[in-house]
Amino acid sequence: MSLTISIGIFDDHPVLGIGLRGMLAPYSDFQVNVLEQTRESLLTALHQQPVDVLILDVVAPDVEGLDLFKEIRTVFPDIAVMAYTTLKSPVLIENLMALGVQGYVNKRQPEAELIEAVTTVAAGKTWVPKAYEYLTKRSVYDEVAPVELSAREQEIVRMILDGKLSKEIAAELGISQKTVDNHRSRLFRKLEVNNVAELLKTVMSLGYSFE
Amino acid sequence: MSLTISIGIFDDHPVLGIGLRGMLAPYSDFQVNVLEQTRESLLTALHQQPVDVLILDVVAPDVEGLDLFKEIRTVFPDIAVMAYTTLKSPVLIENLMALGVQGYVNKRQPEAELIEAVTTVAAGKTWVPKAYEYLTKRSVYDEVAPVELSAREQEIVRMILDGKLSKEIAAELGISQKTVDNHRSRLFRKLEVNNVAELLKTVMSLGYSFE
DNA sequence: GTCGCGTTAGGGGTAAACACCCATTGATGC
DNA sequence: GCATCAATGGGTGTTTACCCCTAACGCGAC
Repeated sequence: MSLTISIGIFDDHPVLGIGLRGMLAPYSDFQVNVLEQTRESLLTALHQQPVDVLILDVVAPDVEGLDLFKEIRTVFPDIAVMAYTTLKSPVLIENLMALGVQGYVNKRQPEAELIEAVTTVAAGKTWVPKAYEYLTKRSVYDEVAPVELSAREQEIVRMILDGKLSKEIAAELGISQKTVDNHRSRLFRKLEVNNVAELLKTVMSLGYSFE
Repeated sequence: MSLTISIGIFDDHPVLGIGLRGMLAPYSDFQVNVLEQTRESLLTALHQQPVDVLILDVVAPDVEGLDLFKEIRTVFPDIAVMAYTTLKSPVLIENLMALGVQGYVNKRQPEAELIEAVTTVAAGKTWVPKAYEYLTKRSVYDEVAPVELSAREQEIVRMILDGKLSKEIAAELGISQKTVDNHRSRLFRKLEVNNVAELLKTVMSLGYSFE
């Protein structure tokens, strides 16, 4: 393909956008047309200026989990999306794959890998680091349903990870402590964790951000 | 000062280094001479090529807490160090200040702020965002001793945050579970937290990284 | 309509976390 | 030589987390 490939970049860290543009600049095939830091501005920009490949930081302060990715998948089904994040949990990558992301690159990887990934994705193919390829091989009979959290569950998870006691959460939400405890148990079972520390790791790997 | 200012950059994400260099490039006063991704290579590079200002990501996989910063403070007392991180906890900034960092900038801030900060720090002054200036004002009679964790405590914190039970930690370290429980309690008191979730947030704000 | 599911709430249990007390050893420092 | 402190381990509690079960209600899907 000899046409210029239009690139969009979403990352809440400005320096990342500059770095990415700097990495892509030497390649005349690429043209960075969209570079946004918030969900709102990204969606607006994409409506005005279509792109072929979107490099997306799946974790940002104003985004719940992988919601932004799902939204883009729905609204702009033709954009190839590349997840670009500092996280590297297999569960996250598995979820991204199950949801239909075209590529995954870790921010810690060297420049060359990013270029290779963007090129591959722009050509209509899928790109994952060799180490994670096995995650794409499991299919059909193995059908991993991506884990989804309901609104209430998301709310409670955030409060748990905020260090709040079941008692406090119950008071804040105006429901019984027993209900909170039940949500808690169901969350633990659903996410296959046994304590708050594991919960945090798993939830982060589902694309939620915390500070 | 009309001389060229020599800049060093430490960040475990290559794209960050490129972004930073791109940000600083338009300013002829600055010259990026050192750009490293690991503790070892950074120390080696600094020995060969001195810099005036070091832009330091205080959180990296091969660094425990603020140890790298402390080391540089000791080995290269003349280098002005600017903390550049995605974290923004007051406790972290307080600790950095108490340890003698010259500047703090959050990665989410726009380009202009970084330039201003580097310029200020290079001129021998201290730079903190206005919102955090109050942290530098408290002194003398308020004497905040930076929280330090002993080697054993660091080890146990990591295992707790890894989701391990006291029982498991005891077995792994070959000590009594009671000892682990005591360490645990002392850690909680020392860091003024009440549960694992708060522990994680506080420990991260002390510059420890987790995945 | 009825099926599924999210949300609510209870009973009743065990295991773990967490708090506050104590004492002993060994290394390090003034 | 004495004070300090990290690391060890014990006693003895209370509180919270977490598990498994049942069940009711409302709501949207088919």
